[in-house]
Amino acid sequence: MHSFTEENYLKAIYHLSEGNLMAVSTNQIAEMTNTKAASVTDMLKKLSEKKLINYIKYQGVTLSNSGLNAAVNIIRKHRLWEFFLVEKLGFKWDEVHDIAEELEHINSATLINRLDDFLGNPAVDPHGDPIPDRSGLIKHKKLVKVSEMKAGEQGTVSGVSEHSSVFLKLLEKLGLTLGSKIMITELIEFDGSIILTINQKTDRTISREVAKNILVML
Amino acid sequence: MHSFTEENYLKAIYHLSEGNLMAVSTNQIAEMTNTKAASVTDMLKKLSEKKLINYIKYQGVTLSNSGLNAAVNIIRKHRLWEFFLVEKLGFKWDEVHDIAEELEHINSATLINRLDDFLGNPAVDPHGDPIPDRSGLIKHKKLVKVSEMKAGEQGTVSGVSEHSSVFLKLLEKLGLTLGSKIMITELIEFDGSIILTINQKTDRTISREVAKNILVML
DNA sequence: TAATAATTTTAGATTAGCCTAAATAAAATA
DNA sequence: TATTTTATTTAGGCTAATCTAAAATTATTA
Repeated sequence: MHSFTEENYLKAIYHLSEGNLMAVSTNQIAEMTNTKAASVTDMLKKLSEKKLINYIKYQGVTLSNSGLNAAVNIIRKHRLWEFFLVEKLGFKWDEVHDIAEELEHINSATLINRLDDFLGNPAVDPHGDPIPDRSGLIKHKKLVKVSEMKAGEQGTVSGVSEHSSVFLKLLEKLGLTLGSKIMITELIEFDGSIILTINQKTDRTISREVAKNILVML
Repeated sequence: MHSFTEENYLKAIYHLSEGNLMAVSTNQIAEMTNTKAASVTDMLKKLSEKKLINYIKYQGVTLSNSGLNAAVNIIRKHRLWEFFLVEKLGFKWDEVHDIAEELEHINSATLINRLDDFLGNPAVDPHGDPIPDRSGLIKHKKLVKVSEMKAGEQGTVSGVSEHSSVFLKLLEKLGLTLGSKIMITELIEFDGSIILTINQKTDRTISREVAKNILVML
């Protein structure tokens, strides 16, 4: 198997290339893994030799098939553990990330598949992110940023693109959790902030910055 | 916190000194941790500097208070995870050791205390070993080896002192699991093997070697 | 108790993952 | 396009945990 550290690099590359599909740069990886560019170069050489990535000097990096496979598997584990922590152990959605970051490296296919069954094969984790199934398949839902919605539009909060505790706690305070039905009441031209109605009851104003990180199913 | 490796050394010292209360030797630790004596010496110096052990060159080693504390905590985690794997995920008692060996190093007091509550604060793990409570207290039951019982004596199988999969699978096959009521039917003088009656139904013969590793509550 | 055997420690190397500083390549801009 | 800036890589080192081989200590036994 791959080392703890190798797994973290693969995960970082996966997250950075999601959406873009572009090659990921050394500096991006360094930032995400809290290391220096020189250390990243070292590791890229190693991952490249193991055929987990496609790496050309100075040209950035993409995951190979086996690298992608490994990355998705780690993400599957991370999200299943997060689900477990919230649903079974009563953690809040802003408390689980760091613990799942450790649990995701536990190495046993049997364990994770049994956990999956025990949890009822959930489709999404507590932040609305899809959980890859045991074959590595991810069911991406088409989600829209609140910041891209028009006045009058409605939708259901189904995900977030920022996972920090500060942000999640804010949403909690605003009453914006997964499943909340929202309607765009007004778009403030001045600073791009948005007034929305939650569950046809409460009115709240959120900044454009916050709106960008809330994902909605229309 | 302590490194993964430091934790494994502390655990090894704990297990080796349990019962004996004697100082543990470098070679014993090397054997238990699958390393060489020279590596152990290096680590003992390190643990000693951290005041986790009492170490005098050539004289063996004992755990200090803080070392004992750390060791018991790891054992608490190991046993709670084993309980989880068997009771919630349907693993068999001979399958859980290696996975728990990884899970025991996950670092979160909140996690382990919530897991404890989720599991109903179990007193013993799937092998009958006592689970330390959150303050580190261990309720040792007075258990007797089957090899020390006399003909006619009865008891309940309550633990094992050998945790290998081979051994546990054998017990399974013999119908000797935790909670089985046994009675010593006959002691065979020739080789020390023992004939016993399980749950007042089945008669089985076990070798002295097996009998030594089954623990019974009288 | 002196010699031998066994155990433990020291000395010196190795590997993974990280670092800083310097060199090189690519991108941006004048 | 030449120059400057930025990004990336190389070179050389560091630390934790391991190893082998040799030296030192303790234990055993003749």
